[in-house]
Amino acid sequence: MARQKSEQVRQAILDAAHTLFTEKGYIATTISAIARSANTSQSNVYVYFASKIEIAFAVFDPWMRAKMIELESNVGATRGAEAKLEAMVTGLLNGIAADHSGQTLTLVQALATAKPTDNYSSTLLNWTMERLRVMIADAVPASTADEREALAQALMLAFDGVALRQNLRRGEIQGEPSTAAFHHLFQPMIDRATAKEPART
Amino acid sequence: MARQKSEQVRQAILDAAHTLFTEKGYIATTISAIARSANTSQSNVYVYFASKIEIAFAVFDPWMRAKMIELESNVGATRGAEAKLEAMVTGLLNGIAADHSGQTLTLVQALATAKPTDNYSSTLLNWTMERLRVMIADAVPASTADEREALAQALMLAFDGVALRQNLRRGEIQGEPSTAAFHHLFQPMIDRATAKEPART
DNA sequence: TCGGTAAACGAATGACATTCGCTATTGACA
DNA sequence: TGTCAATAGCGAATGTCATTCGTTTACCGA
Repeated sequence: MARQKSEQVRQAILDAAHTLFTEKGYIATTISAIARSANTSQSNVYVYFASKIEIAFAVFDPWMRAKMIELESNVGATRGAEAKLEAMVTGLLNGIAADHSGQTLTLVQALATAKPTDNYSSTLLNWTMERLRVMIADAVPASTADEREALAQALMLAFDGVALRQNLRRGEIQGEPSTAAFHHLFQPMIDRATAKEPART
Repeated sequence: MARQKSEQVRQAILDAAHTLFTEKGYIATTISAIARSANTSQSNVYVYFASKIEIAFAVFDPWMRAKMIELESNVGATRGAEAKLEAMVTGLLNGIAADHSGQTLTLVQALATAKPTDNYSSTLLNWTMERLRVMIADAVPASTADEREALAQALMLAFDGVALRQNLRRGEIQGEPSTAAFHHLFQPMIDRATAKEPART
């Protein structure tokens, strides 16, 4: 047939983008800089990716999945419903959403600047929500599906909120995100569960 | 001294910006379009505002304050701790954050694209948080200052999260933001309060 | 070895926010 | 009432991007 796309070039572009997004954020990173850092030309980047935003998602997706899997593993290793939930909330909001590597800043900037025509699939969002539901179910098996859904949604909203605030880094106001408040979210569920069957671990 | 800035021109710029931001969002609105719509020149806009983002804040600030004052009045007119809190959460998340006039989209886009050098004062954020604290205190006088602070912070995070999601208008997933979950946040506080003194209104 | 496809590239293009150099107004003061 | 200096207002740059175009190779199957 013809010449084939090189997996190496693709990876070089992703690596360069990852580094630059981390250093300067999505908006301040130029295609030109990505190309230079990946040792290729600006225009060749478009052979591998349709747009700048597509690169952002290609970088963010695996990062986010890895973080979530790590979190799930931590939560799984924690004992006790309350401790599990606390680990989940803290890990999600203080760990992932507020991470200092700049990945969530990239996500927020990409989402905020996305044109309506950039349609990005909600696959990652759905996947993340499912991980949260599973974690909640693991921590409190007695919870209802509705409860898990509502809590997962609330957490995702807070996730986005924390990520957005990252960009203001005004230092003021923002110490740790108020995960404390979110622990209250789970309290009724925990109370109800432990009332039925005493804590086992 | 010299020639003075005209309040009319300033207002014309703000009005034009307000309309255009509402129609197309912050990013898709150009200074050139604002100037044209305000019947002045592109460069003259910079006599009145230092940057595009400054215009965005000048438009958003009064809009947000008006919405919050309206909300506070609604909450004040509601009777009963639980009903007050529900009115507050629903009004804030479903009403203001998810509004269809595009103002919060403007805020999110402006914040996400703000350069670190654009320093925007956190006056509005502080003011909004204070309104929330006051509303919570009004609804549940027995609450502690720490509780009110944590809940206000959680609500502001959710506010930003909802505002950010607006831009994805994927229709899917997002029906109403899951305010239901947030009502749980307040339950322990309400229970504690009503245990001490029976509901009065 | 040959031919065609598509990767790769350098040079446009087209949008923008923001700045520059100049002109025209105007408000305080003589 | 006239003068003049500060500055509103303007049209034309500037500079920075993402994205596209026209060519030129390099590769793969035959």
